[in-house]
Amino acid sequence: MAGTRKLPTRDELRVWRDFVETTEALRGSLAGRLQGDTGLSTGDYTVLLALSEADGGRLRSSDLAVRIGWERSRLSHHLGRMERRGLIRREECATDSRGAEVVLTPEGNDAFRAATVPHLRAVRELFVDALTPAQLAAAGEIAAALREHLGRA
Amino acid sequence: MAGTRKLPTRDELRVWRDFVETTEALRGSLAGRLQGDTGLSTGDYTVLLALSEADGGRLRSSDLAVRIGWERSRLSHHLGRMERRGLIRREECATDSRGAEVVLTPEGNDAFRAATVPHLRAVRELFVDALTPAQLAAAGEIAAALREHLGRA
DNA sequence: CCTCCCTGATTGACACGTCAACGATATGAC
DNA sequence: GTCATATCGTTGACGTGTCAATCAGGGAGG
Repeated sequence: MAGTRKLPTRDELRVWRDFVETTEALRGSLAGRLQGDTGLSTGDYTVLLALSEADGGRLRSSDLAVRIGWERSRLSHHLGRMERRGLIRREECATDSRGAEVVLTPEGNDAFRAATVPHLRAVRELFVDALTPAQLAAAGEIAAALREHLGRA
Repeated sequence: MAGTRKLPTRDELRVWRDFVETTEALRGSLAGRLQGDTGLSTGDYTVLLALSEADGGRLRSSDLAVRIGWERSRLSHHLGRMERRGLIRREECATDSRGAEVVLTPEGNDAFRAATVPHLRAVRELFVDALTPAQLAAAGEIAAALREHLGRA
């Protein structure tokens, strides 16, 4: 074998392309539904979900970034857009003057609560209902395997 | 049952989140490698691949858009960026004065040829090698099921 | 106290994607 | 030939994501 790392076969490549294109289309479809039903982007939803689960609907910006797995600059940009729309507010942090606290506004809370059922329904319709129970389980295992492999690289 | 469309269970939702987050991370990882190894984005690669497979390395803009499944405006913006970098050229179309032909430049061809092996290797390492043969097959079936379901909705 | 360094968060520049509007040309009905 | 309509491609506005730079405030060691 002379130490070669082989390239993917034609079939493997086809699976890869199908997989990527389909997951992208799925994500787009979900995002479009969420946007259409509720006026929120998936990013908005992610942020609002984390805030609504937090004590007092408020979190340190950094903690929020960790919880949702975003880079800080991404979060900062996104919070700027959400603040302009009144979904969240930023306050100074009492215990660390560098810090900022992100606070869920009543409007943000309303928007989130109005969005959750339609969003979950869409997840069911577009993802869960598309797969057999065995396929759903396999999807979970595939995700785990990919993630574990990614973690090593 | 009273006609209710149930929401996803906790387990189904967990699979969904794992699946989305992992595929997103995978896509990001691949894109980062391609960018680092070759200076191309995945969009660049897609366009260059289609052009390099076309007769004479040239395609009508609309045909190119259809082949790679992009909206025309997306393609137009992307071609503008690629043209600035000398990867492609736009020429007027002889048979239809509205049209434009996209032409692969020598630089674009070189960039693509230099990119293909590293990119395929990355696909193998990050995707194919992460999965057992059974999981790979399941991934293909899952993609097919999702796509077919999406097509109906 | 005063460096030096680390961390929290923001900013600016830029790539990328979508949507809606637009200008120009083709095309078919008449 | 003329006009309505459809198609081709571009553009502008804006949301989104990454990277590198920046600024301000902690905190440990002298």
